[in-house]
Amino acid sequence: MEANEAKIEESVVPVTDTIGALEKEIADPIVYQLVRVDGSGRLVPATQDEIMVVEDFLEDDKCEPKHVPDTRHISESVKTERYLLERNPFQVPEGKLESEYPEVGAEKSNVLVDPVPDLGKIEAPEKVAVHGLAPCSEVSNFDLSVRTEVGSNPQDAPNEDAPSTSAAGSSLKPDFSKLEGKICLDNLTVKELQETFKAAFGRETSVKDKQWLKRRITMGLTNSCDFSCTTFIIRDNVVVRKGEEQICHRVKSRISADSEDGVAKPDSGGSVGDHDNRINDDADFSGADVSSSTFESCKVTKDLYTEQRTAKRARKPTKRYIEELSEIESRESSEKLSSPDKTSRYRFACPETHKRPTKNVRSNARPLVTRQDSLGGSGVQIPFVSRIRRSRPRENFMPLLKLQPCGMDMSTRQVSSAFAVSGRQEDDKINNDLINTSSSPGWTQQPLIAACEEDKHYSGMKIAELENDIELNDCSENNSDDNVVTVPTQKGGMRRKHHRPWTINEVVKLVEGVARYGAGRWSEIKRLAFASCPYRTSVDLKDKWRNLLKASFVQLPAEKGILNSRKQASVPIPAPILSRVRELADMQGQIQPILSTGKSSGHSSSGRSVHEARSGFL
DNA sequence: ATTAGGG
DNA sequence: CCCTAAT
Repeated sequence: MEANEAKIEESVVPVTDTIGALEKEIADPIVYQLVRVDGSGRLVPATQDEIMVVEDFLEDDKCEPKHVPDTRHISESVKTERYLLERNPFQVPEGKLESEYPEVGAEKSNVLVDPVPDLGKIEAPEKVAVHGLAPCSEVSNFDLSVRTEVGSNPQDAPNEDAPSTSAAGSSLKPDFSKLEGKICLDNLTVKELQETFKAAFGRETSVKDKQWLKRRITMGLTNSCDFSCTTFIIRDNVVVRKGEEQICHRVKSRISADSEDGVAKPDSGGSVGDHDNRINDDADFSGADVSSSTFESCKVTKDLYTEQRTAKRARKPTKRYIEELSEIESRESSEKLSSPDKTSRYRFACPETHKRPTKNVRSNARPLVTRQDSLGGSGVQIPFVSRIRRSRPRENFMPLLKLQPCGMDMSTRQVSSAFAVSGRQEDDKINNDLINTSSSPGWTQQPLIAACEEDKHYSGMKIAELENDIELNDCSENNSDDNVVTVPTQKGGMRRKHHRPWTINEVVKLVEGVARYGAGRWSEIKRLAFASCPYRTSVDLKDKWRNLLKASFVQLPAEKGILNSRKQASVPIPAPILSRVRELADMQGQIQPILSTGKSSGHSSSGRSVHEARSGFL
């Protein structure tokens, strides 16, 4: 990969024949060097993130590092540029070129000097384009300047490797002394790769994935100025001395040259000097002869490209994969290296998540602790990543427990326990409200009422204020980890990452909302009662209501046998609530629109009447 | 944009 | 929950 190394050297050393250089470029393995051009035209090493982006972008265009035509891309704003290039191989280049180069003082832009290692894929045209864009001589020239800049720039270091961020500064210093002689990454065992990794990055890694390691190493070294200072370069996944590399190049050049039948080098003989000049002239970006050489280059590339294609392409690990591994890695290293604080923190975090299984189990049978194994494939557990966080334990749990002792039936008990886990005061308010209102109609909730009686005052006062501010209530769930819940979907809008179990609290709010605004006014309810719950769309409310309704009708009959509810495997919605739901269902059809009618219509009205009335209303 | 309903 | 059709 490290074609660049060779390049640098070249600049110092006599670059004897330009053609050779040119060839070399074509034959060289490719290396990504992502840099950004700042306002003053200076080249700033790209951040790991930027690199990632690019990688991602190029992901599909990669093939094996080996046998990759040494093309060097200089493109800015890779995404668009590249796209353009693919579309318009022969045009985009020139125009863009000028405006983009630093000297021109282009605005901040990303420049990708990129002899791509695993590029050379199906996009032959692209390469072609690239060549057109930057005539080899110029390219290499540019490349050199970049190199130099970067190399001397201290900022280059950080750019080296992302996961290393957490590594202790001390051990960060790479130790290339361990990279003696030539190393073929392909032949190394995982362990050896890890060693190499350590040597290269100065930190340990536990990653077992060869691909990843190799990639990381090559990538890292490529971008490492430390390494740049060594006499090694990376080529085809093999770390070799620069000298050897040169030889390689020469050979390859020759070969390719021959195979090209001279087509590859238009100016082969005469323009040698020309090339040299250009190489030494940073400012020479005139697209003058670009076009001419472009075509030839293209041909070469194309052919080479075709050859390479035969090799099977290795799938690059996805960005996410890398990130995750990195994450794990950094955690590991931080655990080792960092102060005990962190460790202890984790220790606390863990138990906490387990402490509240109740909450998770409640309404939906679904365990929802899933986060724990979100790393899935890798088989690694990431229990304490921020994502898991849940609402804090309820402080006022005791007062609620008071309900338990009062000979409640199971259903009631569930209600209270549900309260307990729902966490937060408003829950109480709401729940109590529910209980009161629902009990008032005089349904089958005697036990509950009784149980709550002594608590009435406690809840009662709140009810008053609550009556008017259902909408003001926050969902107890609307805590921070909600952010993570919604995830962008490639094909469509946002998708919820995990099911968000409805808390009784929410259910209550929904029920109350329906009671107030009527079933069907989902957007209203959403706006007023669930304003604080960004998740829970009106559709969600609707769906939930649908479910509740269904559940209520199913469960109500069974409600006689209170113990029944207990038998339910997932006993989500407390019977009282369901009662209320059904009650509302009835009301929806009749009294809901106009309160006055309330009295006449008994709860006797059956589902059918409900539907009728409802349809009439809606 | 909101709703209703099916998947 | 997601998606779609109908309003």
